[in-house]
Amino acid sequence: MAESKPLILVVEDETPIRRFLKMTLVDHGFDFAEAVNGKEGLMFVASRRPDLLILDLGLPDIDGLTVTRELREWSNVPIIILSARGQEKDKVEALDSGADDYLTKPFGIAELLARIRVALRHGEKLTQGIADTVFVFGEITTDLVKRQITRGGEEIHLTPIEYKLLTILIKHSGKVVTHNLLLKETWGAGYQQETHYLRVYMAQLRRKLERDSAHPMHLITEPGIGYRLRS
Amino acid sequence: MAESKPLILVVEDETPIRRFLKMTLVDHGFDFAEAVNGKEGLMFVASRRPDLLILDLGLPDIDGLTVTRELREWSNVPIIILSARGQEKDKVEALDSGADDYLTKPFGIAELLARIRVALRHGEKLTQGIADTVFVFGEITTDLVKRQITRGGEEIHLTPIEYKLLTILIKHSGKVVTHNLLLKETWGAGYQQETHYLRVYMAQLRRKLERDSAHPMHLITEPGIGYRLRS
DNA sequence: AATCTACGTCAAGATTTTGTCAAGAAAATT
DNA sequence: AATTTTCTTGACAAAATCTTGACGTAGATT
Repeated sequence: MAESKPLILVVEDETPIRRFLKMTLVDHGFDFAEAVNGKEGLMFVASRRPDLLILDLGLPDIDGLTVTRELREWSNVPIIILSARGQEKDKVEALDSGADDYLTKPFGIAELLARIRVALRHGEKLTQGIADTVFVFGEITTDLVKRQITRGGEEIHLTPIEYKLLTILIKHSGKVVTHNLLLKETWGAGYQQETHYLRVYMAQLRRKLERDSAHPMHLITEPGIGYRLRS
Repeated sequence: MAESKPLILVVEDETPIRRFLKMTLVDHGFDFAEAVNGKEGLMFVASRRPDLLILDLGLPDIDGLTVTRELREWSNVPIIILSARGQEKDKVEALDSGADDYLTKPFGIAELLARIRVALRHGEKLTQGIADTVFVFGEITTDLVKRQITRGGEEIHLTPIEYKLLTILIKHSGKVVTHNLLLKETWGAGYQQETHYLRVYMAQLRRKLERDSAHPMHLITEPGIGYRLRS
């Protein structure tokens, strides 16, 4: 990435716009890749790790906002949203979902390019997200893209909160994650005293993931501090 | 910054807008600071290191673009530009000068706040760096990020107080740390006579960390003064 | 040798923190 | 509207940690 041309992935279902973006981007010295729907986009990011994502909000399969949120669970790739809708609440929602910028159609090419440069500037300094979207510990395999957990081939169903907690622990794999952080990330600020929630959910995760939940090998308690994922 | 409120500096010469921003920002849980011209703004950033800069382009002394460029020579504090001019070339120029975002007046409060959150998100991730946090003495390895102690590869479990004491000793590695300081840092003021606590916990640390706890190689007693970590 | 002082050792409660279970409320799905 | 799933909450058990006191040790002082 440092020396070669930055790779930009455009996720856009309308062919004319995609063509136009391709022309413009290639013209200005970027490597171009395209996806016509959300699922394709997610998989592309997982496998090819582009330097920037240009994402249309109105996709045929998954909503652009959902794509953004799912991506943010394991990737820090800069995201610029393109949308026909210019309502303030649309922008706020997109930005709060994890997007880095939001442009309303029609937009100027020069501005788009400038905002791309800004986003790439950020991307350089950012730490990439999780190294691999498939994370393995013990007999457990987690696929962050498919959102699928398996244990010895058997699929394990996790509730949204269980899944969220697990992904946080994976993101900090090996490190101790404080009660505070887990609570804030999962329930939001204002729940930082509810450590009882953590006890209940860690118990459930252990029951689902650990061979012997009374003597966990991976979901480790650090009394007084938090929890830790050991692989 | 991690725990306290983010500090936002507003550089804006028009009093009504400044007042309005102050109200809005304080209302939404930010620390607010202000400067009425570019020179003041630059000096403030240099001395107080705000987490974010909101910068009006039309300043009485230095041009906002110039402020941005000068700032970028020694700081990467996120900058959001506010401007009455919405021409594309103005935006491009500002963004290419080093600004992170550009809003045209009049702007919506909700959008501004959302873009502030984006910028702060970037700022956070920039600083989280590579700090070498592994400290080694003898056969003991301490990783202060993972909060993990190993002895010859074996994981050693420390209780919160044990860990706290050890980190204090590491922070002052080689030097003598007084009873007083250890007690104050660990139990808080008001426990500075309870030196017995230290004896109990230093004994426990030695039992866990030293090869022969009766003849410690690293956790050294300085009679009458305190303790010292020798590596 | 006796005494004193500062520190080390050990272990028994007391206290705090964590784990477990289950029932009812809330939310999502059908 | 009914059903299923998920979340929240409380009571209680279990475990880990902290506090406390009794006693031991070593060296210095008399």
